[in-house]
Amino acid sequence: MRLSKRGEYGLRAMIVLAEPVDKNAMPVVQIKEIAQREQISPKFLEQILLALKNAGLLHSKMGVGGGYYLARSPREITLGQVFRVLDGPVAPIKCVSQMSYEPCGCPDEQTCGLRQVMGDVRNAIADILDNTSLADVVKRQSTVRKKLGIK
Amino acid sequence: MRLSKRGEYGLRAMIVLAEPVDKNAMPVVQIKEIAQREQISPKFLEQILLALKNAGLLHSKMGVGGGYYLARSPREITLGQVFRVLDGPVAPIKCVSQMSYEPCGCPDEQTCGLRQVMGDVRNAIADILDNTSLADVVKRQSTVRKKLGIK
DNA sequence: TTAAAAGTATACTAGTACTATAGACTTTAT
DNA sequence: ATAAAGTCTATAGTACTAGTATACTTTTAA
Repeated sequence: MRLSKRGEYGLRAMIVLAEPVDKNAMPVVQIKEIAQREQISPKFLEQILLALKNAGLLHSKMGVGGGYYLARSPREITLGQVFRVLDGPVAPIKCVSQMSYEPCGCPDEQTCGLRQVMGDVRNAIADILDNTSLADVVKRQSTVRKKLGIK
Repeated sequence: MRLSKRGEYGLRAMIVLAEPVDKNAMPVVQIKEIAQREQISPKFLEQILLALKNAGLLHSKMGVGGGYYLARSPREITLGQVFRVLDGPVAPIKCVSQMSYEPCGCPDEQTCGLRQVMGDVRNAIADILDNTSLADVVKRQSTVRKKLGIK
C-alpha cells in the first residue's frame, strides 16, 4: 500500500472539496484554486480529478464559474474508494487482493504462511481506509486545529 | 506497503531457512535448493540473499557444502526486519515513516488529516510485521497443514 | 594441488510505472 | 463573441523492477 503522488494529491483534493464551504447550493471549486491551496501542479491535478470524475466520485460543471464538486456527501465517500481509483488495489500482494485477485507464484497458496500474514496486512489497511470517510478526515482536522488553538 | 518480487522472494527464502531441519548443528541451505523449492531464478535470489547477509540477517559459508543460514533464531527475526531491507520503509508515505522520515509537501503537517490517517495505516502495518517472527510464520503454516491433513 | 562447489560483487538491460508537461478541443456564462 | 473553465490525448524524462551476465574469491575433497 504505497501512496503515490497521484493518490496523495487526489486524496488531498477530495478532502478540500469535502470542507464545509459557505452554504451555497453548489460549492463548485476550480482546479486552479485547489492546486494553489495544496501546492500541486494544476495540469497534473487536472488528470487526477478527471480520473475521479470518470470513476463517479466527482461531478463537474464546465464553462465560466464551473469547477468540481463531490458526487455524494462527504460522509458517503471513503478514502478507500479514492485510493483504489488512483493507486489500485490496497493489498500488498495480488494473491490477497479482494477486489482484484491474481495468483502469485507460490507452490501452494492454501498453506503459504507469507500469504496468510499479507492477508492480515491487507485487512488491517482496508479496515482503516474503507471505514474512514472524507467527513471523518475533515472532522479530525478541525479537532486538531481547535486543540492547537489555530484559526 | 507494496511487496515487490524482491521482497516476496526474500521473505519466502527466510521462511524456508527458518523451517525445522534435522537437528544438525548448522542447517546450511544452498541458494540452488531454495530457488528450486520456491520457483525463483537462482541468480536473482543470489542478490537478494546477499543483501540480507549484508544487513546482518543471514550468515553464509563459502565453498563446497556451504550455503546460507539464519544469523539469529527464527524467533528473533521479524518480517518487518526482512521487509525493510528489501523494500524499504513500511509507511505508505514518507512523512509518517518512523525509520526514515521525510517531509511531504503538505501546507501544514500538524493539521494534515491525510497524514493522520496514513499514520494509522503505518502503525497497523508495522504492528503486524514487527510482531510476526519467522518462527510464527512457520508455526502457522504447520497448523494449517495439520488442519488440512496434509503431510 | 587442483578441480569443482559455492558464495561475492558489479554491471547491464528491457520493460514498466511515475510524475509530470503540452497542446488542441469543448462547453458555458456574460 | 470572448474568456473561463473542464476534457482528452500524447509525449518525455526519470526511476524502479525484475532479472541476466560475467568475472572473481573462498573452501573442500579427491
